[in-house]
Amino acid sequence: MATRRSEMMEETRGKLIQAARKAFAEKGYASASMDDLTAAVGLTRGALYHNFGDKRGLLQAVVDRIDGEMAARAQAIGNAAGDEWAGLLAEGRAYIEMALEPEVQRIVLLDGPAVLGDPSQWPSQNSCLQATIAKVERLLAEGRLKPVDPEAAARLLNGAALNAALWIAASKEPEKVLAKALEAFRCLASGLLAKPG
Amino acid sequence: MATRRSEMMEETRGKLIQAARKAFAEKGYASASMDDLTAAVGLTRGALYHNFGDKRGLLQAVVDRIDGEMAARAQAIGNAAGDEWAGLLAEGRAYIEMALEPEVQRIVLLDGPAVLGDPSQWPSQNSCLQATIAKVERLLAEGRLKPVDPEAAARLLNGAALNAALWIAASKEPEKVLAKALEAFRCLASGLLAKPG
DNA sequence: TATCTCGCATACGTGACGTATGTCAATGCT
DNA sequence: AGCATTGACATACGTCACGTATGCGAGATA
Repeated sequence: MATRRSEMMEETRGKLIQAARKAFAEKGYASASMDDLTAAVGLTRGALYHNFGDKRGLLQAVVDRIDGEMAARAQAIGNAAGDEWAGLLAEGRAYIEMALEPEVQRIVLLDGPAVLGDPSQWPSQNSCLQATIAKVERLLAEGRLKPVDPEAAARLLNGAALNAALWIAASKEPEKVLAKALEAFRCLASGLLAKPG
Repeated sequence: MATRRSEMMEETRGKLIQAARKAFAEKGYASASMDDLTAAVGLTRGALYHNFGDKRGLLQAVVDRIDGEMAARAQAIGNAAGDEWAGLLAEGRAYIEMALEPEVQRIVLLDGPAVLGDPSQWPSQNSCLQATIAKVERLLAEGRLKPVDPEAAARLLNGAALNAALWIAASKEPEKVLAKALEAFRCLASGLLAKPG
């Protein structure tokens, strides 16, 4: 009872996305076998091609889900800080820390762009970027920043944070490197301030 | 005459690298067929696997070559500017502009990291990064920067520039966006200065 | 109850990678 | 000079994964 077909469908999609998330993170997109992946949740490739069209479609779905989760976390952290400027820095830190998770790195930062193309064109609209842009615009309205294009500033900040994350992830002393990176990030970001803080 | 075997070898390697450069740039790493690629220069896969081991080896060789060219250009531009700080900014601009070339974008920035792993671990040592680090260290020695870790600063600067390039490349008005990005880049970079310029 | 729909399994074709084997020219030794 | 050896490259094959076409069974519909 109550197991309607659409609910079955949703459950199947969920199971496939979850399995793909694991497989893509562990083996990488190219080396992940669709046969293994689907068998891991008791299905076959038929279900996959029925629900997602092709392998890329599945990756897109996985990326959308992860991106959504990241946006939620970033927004929560940004809103937690009372001060807007502190919020921006906290968001940068959060972004760096999220990008430290192997799953995020492999799927969203490496295979995602290579397979799906430029992240800023994704349906999920690079939610983190949107959040950062919003924060920069609010700071601009308060007159606390030099006159600068909000999108440009947000993109460069995110880019800096991203590279910091990749650096930290590859390093042997993540904590030390994290400290250095955060310090440098604060320095760079302070270049945006109208009056140096 | 004088066609010694080592010279033949070098010529073969060169032809393969050149063909791969074209194929990888146009079709992407995954979709580039080794059969087509080698046939385009009158060879077969045999030559390829003999010279480069596997498909990844060929990509590595291509990346190394492009990376080397980029480093040479960046160094030339950096040295051309008399002032160190101006040199750093010029280098950032050069990096952004180089990353605008589709070949660089596709091969070095997208497929490269996805297939070969973290760029900073590449044999070519991410030559651009090394150049930037050197410049930052010189500026530090001159006391013109806040005390900051040179590698951290260089990595974040490069990351910002990289994201700027990807943004510009995906945009419909590259010139306008380039201007915005460069302005934002100057702002961010000025955050490193000991006394705001 | 008969039929229709639809979610999914199964079987097949295609294309690409990597390897094992063969061939031919250039070099070294006697 | 004549023969053996090395090494660069071609060729043929095995394997594997993707995507498609077809088939089946359960629930919806009348």
